[in-house]
Amino acid sequence: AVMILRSRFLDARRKRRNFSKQATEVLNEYFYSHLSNPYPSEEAKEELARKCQITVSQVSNWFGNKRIRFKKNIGKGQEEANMYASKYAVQAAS
Amino acid sequence: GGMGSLSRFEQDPNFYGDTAPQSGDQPRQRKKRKPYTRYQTMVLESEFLGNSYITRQKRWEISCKLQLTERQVKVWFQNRRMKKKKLVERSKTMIKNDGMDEKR
DNA sequence: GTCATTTATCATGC
DNA sequence: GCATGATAAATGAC
Repeated sequence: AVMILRSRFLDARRKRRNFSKQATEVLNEYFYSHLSNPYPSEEAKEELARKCQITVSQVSNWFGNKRIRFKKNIGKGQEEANMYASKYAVQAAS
Repeated sequence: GGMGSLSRFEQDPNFYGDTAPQSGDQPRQRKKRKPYTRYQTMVLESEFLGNSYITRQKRWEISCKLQLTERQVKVWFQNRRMKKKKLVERSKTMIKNDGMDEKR
């Protein structure tokens, strides 16, 4: 019983709030401009966290969710990709 | 960067799942994640309370009692230690910021 | 062993 | 009613 109560307090799912519009914009900008390798380094995560006013863990969560949910959508309503792709040049050099 | 190979991200989305009705093989690899029951979690948490690291002996006992593999029990303790570390860091931040997380 | 991650699931926002 | 953020199992790099 105590265990359950404690976990209720420590479970951040119960007080989650959506990120600000501009924070999401910053994260999407990074994601789609690094679409070939959307794995920000620890330093990059820290900078993103600072820009978005969120924690590094939240940045990691966002990219984890974004990667898996982007893959699941390939071919569907992922025009978002094209939108950002045209907006932010990809650095695909080879 | 000279990455010749694709990153994990660009691999095929189909690893498992619905099985091609292929005759024969094979490495039906990976997964799938299934949440543990409250009883299983309770027993594991109880053991973790006493010791964050489990011995081979107790690992065998618990895996039998809970119908889990020893590997699952081992991984559970690994993940639980990571969770504990995260909670500690969260507590530090909350103290530093004087608990400013309640929404009003 | 730690630890970043993938995946499914949970709990909430709207 | 799904979108979204966080957590719970499971894997793999090191």
